[in-house]
Amino acid sequence: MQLSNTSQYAIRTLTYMATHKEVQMNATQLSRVLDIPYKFLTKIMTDLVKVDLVESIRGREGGYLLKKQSREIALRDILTVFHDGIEQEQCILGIGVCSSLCKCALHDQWVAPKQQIQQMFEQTTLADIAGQGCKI
Amino acid sequence: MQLSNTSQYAIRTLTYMATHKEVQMNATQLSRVLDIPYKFLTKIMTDLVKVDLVESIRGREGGYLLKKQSREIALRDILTVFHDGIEQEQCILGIGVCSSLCKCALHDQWVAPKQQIQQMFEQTTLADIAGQGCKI
DNA sequence: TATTAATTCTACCTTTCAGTAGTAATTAGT
DNA sequence: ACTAATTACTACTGAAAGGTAGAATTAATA
Repeated sequence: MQLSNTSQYAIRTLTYMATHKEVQMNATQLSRVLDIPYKFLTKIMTDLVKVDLVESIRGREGGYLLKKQSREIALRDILTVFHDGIEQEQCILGIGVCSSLCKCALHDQWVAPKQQIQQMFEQTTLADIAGQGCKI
Repeated sequence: MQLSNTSQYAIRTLTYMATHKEVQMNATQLSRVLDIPYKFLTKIMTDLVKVDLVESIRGREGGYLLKKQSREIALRDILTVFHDGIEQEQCILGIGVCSSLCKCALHDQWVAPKQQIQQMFEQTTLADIAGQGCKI
């Protein structure tokens, strides 16, 4: 019941980039500052480039840039790239899908917490969390 | 961001047993009714026996029984057996632990949803969900 | 006591996630 | 044109989760 390593790395990286919008970062710098394995980071960044959340500049003096305003990027946008987060109809007990017609035993208790998590991931943008906290 | 298969199976099995307290079930029956691989189910049940949530009766005419009243078994009790659920201080971004002294960028947004999930898993017992829903 | 139906134990296989290695492609600067 | 610095691609390795196989153990019943 937690985010995958990949999602955590992605959120941390984009958040860090959002707090330093002006400067263009490259993979080596990000890897060092955030203590994320270099090769793993570049793999993740490539995925983020493909879905147009990040722009990559190849070659010498290259690096990465956010492709949208940080307030335009919600955490949910990042999580869906890696099939993480919580899907609307996904049953918490893993029995197919839960709808109002047919639900699992735990469905009613799960509705409220699920809603709150989903809302949090949808409403929270990089702008909201950039620069917050004392850990990177 | 979801429960492990093991946790899901465990909750479903114990919930089913709670709704049929009178009768003693064996692994073959549970496996068929709940559509859980037999060998996997028995492995899970053995773990639940070890932590005293379930009583096993070995040999012919054997099977499994809940060892406590269903209202005495919270979902949290089951999840902790398989190291699932949400730990109190575990950082959602995976950067060590989050405390009031030093927290991650997402900490503040995460507090409320986390609290609600934890409460749900602590307060919901097998008695609450036994017989609910239309899926087993 | 022998049989049979059940749980338990040990070991293995398979799939997915996490992480690594090497090379190709791209581009700025000289 | 060449070099150095950078991202992208392909393929591999290691660890954990999910799942399977077979034999050992237990106990009721005939």
